[in-house]
Amino acid sequence: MDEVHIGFLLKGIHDKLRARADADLKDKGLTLTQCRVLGFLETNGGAAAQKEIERHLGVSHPTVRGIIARMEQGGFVESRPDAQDKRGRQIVLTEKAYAVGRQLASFIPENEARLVRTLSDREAQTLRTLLQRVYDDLEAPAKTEKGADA
Amino acid sequence: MDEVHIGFLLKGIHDKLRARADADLKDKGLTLTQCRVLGFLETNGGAAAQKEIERHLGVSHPTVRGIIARMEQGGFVESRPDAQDKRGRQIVLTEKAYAVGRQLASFIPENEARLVRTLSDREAQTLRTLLQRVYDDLEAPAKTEKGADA
DNA sequence: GTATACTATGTAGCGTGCTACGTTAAATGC
DNA sequence: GCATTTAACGTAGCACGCTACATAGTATAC
Repeated sequence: MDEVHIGFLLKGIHDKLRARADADLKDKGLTLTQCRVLGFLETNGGAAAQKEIERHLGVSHPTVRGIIARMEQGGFVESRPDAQDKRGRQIVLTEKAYAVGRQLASFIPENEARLVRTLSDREAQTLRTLLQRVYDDLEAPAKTEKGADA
Repeated sequence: MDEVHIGFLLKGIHDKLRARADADLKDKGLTLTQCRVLGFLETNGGAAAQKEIERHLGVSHPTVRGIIARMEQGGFVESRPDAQDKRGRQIVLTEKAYAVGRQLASFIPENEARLVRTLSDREAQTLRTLLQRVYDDLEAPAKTEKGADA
């Protein structure tokens, strides 16, 4: 009868996914979010401005600030003021982070595969496409239901 | 080229959905999660054990404890020990909660509709079905990739 | 060059998740 | 009946989201 809300499913999946990933990463001293930051920095040449991390994760700057502070405490990154733009702050990977990163290269893909293990390749692709459309719509909050803008 | 991870999309959608809903509910003094609890209690005859709320939300008991404590502070629920089972605690809706509940009856469905507004009915149904399968698989962590159990 | 606006970061305070550990009451074994 | 196990709840402490507000540096207007 009454269908489960998509929003509720989304939340449930995300909660469990994160809890499981965080548990898997615990012995490395990292969390799933921190792992994403580490991966981003690696593909970005080992350093990035705090602002770039903020854009990549799609979260607010105080959230990034907290994540970086904890990663710094864990010895995974160092942060130093940007010489060019004194407002900015460069976040740089440490050697320790590179070492752990090598062990973690397959972690995100494996997690992803495990998430959709009950779906066929075709179904997983469909799911990705539908989610992408929902996401893109949320990203562009300018136009409301009524269509046009000012 | 490289495809966006489903887990990442899920997180992004959930974050934005919650932030938007919480902002919409702010003037009522409620959050999305609290609104879900309110709705659950309404359909449950106005009261439930803390444990039942925990099962409904699919979160840990300390999390429920915090949510109920804040709802109690807001005057939406009262909690009293269960006469039958003295371990238990009954959470009961207040008159204020019923009044707000009447104004909020359409909130969750509207939010749900807004979430999938770019999808056709058929696509939304497909999305729901796929998410449900992923969710159900996560709910049953007994069997690993290798299939059988002991 | 100075006033204004914008941009990047910092801090405070809160809501909602979690695990780990403790307490009390009920159920179960014997 | 009494010991053990299980179940429900409580507290502490942490991670990560957010908004609101503050600060400092850059860019723009004039």
